[in-house]
Amino acid sequence: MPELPDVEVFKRYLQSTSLHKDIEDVKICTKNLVEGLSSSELIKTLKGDRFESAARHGKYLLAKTVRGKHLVLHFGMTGFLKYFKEEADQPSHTRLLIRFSNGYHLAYDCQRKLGEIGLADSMKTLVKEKSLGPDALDQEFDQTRFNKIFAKTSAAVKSALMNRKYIAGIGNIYSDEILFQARMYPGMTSKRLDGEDLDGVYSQMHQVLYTAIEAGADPRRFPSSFIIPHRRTDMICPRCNGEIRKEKIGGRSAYYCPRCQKDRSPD
DNA sequence: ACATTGACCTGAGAGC
DNA sequence: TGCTCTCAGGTCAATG
Repeated sequence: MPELPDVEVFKRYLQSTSLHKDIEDVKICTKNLVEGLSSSELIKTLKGDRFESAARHGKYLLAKTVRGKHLVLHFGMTGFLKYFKEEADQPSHTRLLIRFSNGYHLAYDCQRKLGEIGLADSMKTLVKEKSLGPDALDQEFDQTRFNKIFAKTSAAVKSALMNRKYIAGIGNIYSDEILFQARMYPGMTSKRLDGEDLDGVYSQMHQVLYTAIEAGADPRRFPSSFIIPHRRTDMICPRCNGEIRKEKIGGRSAYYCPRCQKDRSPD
């Protein structure tokens, strides 16, 4: 689930539900997801404070408190947030539970425990500490900077898009969608792409991510031109009706249309 | 130095 | 039904 569009949706969710409320209690249900400090330190830090704003970089979500601390949340492969009142509505793999003074709770659920909970001094610190590249939708991440990344790596274009040291926020699903929309074979060697190729991938990166955010990162609301909903269903290309192919590229399953996304690599 | 692989977790779904 | 196997939208340490 959680790639850039999903985390952006979580951020907005947190902003609309959990800001400016006293944090009465904090429970860490799974200790080994907490990184860089002890559970008790984290609890002590948050208790009695309140969130005043939220920010995102790549797949990381930060919630800033009035006292100037930043709760860091990473969602791994299965994480999500839920704001609720009744006990019965608590999600089944809650790893962190925050109770507010209005009686409502914010749960961080992460079934597969591949997520992370922590604290940071600022977004800048976090980005440095995790060696993250620019957020895919950062205004200052322009075409020139984008092109430089691809010019100097011999990795497949899909792997380069997904490498968080190069660009933060793009994972397996959205890299496939971006390359489908750009009509580019995911296994193309990055440094072999010409200017026109890179223009296409760069603009589709924005197009796809913004479109997904607008749809609430819910594949059921994606435009019919998107390939994502087809990978789990009919495996039919929404553009040419040809068959979608699945192939391991850079260790991950890539779904693409061999007719619309031709491999131009020399064999 | 850089790219690729395996390991980390847990659960759903396929195949027998 | 129940077992085993494979795979999943992420990341990092180990490996070549």
